[in-house]
Amino acid sequence: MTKRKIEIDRIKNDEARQVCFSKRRAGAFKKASELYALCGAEVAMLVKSPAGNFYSFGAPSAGSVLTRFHAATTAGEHYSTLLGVGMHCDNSVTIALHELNQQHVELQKQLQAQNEKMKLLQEAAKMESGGRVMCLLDSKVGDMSQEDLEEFSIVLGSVKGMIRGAINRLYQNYAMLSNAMHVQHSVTTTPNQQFLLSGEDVKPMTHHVPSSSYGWNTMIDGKPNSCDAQDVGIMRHFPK
Amino acid sequence: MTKRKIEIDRIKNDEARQVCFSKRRAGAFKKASELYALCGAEVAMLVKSPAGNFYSFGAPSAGSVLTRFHAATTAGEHYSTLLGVGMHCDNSVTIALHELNQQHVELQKQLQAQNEKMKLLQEAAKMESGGRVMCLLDSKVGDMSQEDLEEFSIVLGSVKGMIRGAINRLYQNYAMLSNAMHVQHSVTTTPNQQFLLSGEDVKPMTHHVPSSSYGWNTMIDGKPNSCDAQDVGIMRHFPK
DNA sequence: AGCTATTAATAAGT
DNA sequence: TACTTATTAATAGCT
Repeated sequence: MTKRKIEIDRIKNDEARQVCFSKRRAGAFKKASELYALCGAEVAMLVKSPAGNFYSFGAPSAGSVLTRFHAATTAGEHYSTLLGVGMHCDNSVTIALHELNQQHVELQKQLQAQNEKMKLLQEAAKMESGGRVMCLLDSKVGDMSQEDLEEFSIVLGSVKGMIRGAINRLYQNYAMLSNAMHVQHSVTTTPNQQFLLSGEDVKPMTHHVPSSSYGWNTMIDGKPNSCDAQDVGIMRHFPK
Repeated sequence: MTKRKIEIDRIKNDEARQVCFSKRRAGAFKKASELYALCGAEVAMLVKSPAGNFYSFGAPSAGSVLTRFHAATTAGEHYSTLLGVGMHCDNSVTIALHELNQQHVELQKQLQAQNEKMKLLQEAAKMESGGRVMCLLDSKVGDMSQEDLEEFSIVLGSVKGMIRGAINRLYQNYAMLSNAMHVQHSVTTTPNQQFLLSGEDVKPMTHHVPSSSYGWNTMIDGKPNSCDAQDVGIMRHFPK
């Protein structure tokens, strides 16, 4: 549709196809967002790239909550999540369900495992003077602001800073989730792999998301590229 | 986008908005189909009109997607009963969603439980840091699972690494639970009726859009009605 | 990632 | 709801 008219048929050149995909995915999501903005229609769109990556757009969606949640999920250097909007079902949705389902099964397994580890950690933290314990920290975690914690952990680069910041952030995000639970609806599905952090770092969960024109947030290669005060939709990417 | 430039903002006039919706829905579906045709991306798009009607588009056709879905869902015992229906996608997906929902309800409960534990952990951390130190665990080897033992053995001698691992797992847990929660919520917020469409209630879209010109398939009474060689997509309308 | 020459989408009008 | 047309919007091919 441009410098030359093209046939709507599979683009054979790999690179060209990838480029086209990126452009058109953005265009399609924009169209979807406009459908919502102009007509008030709820829209959910799921796209799985030829490479296997998952993208989605949804409107309306959990604006502020998702923005925060978005920040949280990107902490693992990957973005996740998917659209809002009441879902209905058609064959096409099975694409999404397929992904959802796979994760779900996996989630259950991991949840169980996590429960055990969580318990371990909890107990360990409590019995501070146990056996070969390690003691760190000497100030009050509770009195520090989020910013302070982050800066502190960065500057210190020590275990104690890291632990302090990480725990605090975890706690804060759990708190946010609690709030979120009572408000917004959105579907999220994430390949488990993306949460498998390197093991080296606990990354900060705060990210600010700028705004501008369409009313959705987008993630492009890890960078938030978001829009509009209406904070209406979400566009996401699910890397493998 | 045309005779006059328009602001992307809600169209106030009811009739104009409806007209716009019809045109743009068709346009958006076409974009979606092209994304599939050109790039081979799988696409699912759901639209709920301001009037409450449901429309959907999906590519590739139900067959292949359903097949994959079936394979995936029947893998786990939880889903063994999901797609017994086979042919009837809507039903299958309905059932699947119901299952997913049930499980996510459960996951949500567990998330809350985890949240409580998290708070405990946080409290413990606060108290200790306030007192002087925050102490972290060390291994009560006897109490550890095989998995933990293996991991701990790797980082043996590096308490720092061990803690990082623990915190990372906490984070992972948080992220996964977050996702689980969101999935659950979205599914729950969908009115049941929307899923419970019988085959006869499903009207083909052929009257509205000449699928042959776009290369998608329409579904008529559950059967694919392919309009071109590509066997590309499905576009549907779900009247109230 | 940007930049145009073109084609495609579509707001109004009928 | 359908067709026409004047414009704007999207984007294919290049860099």
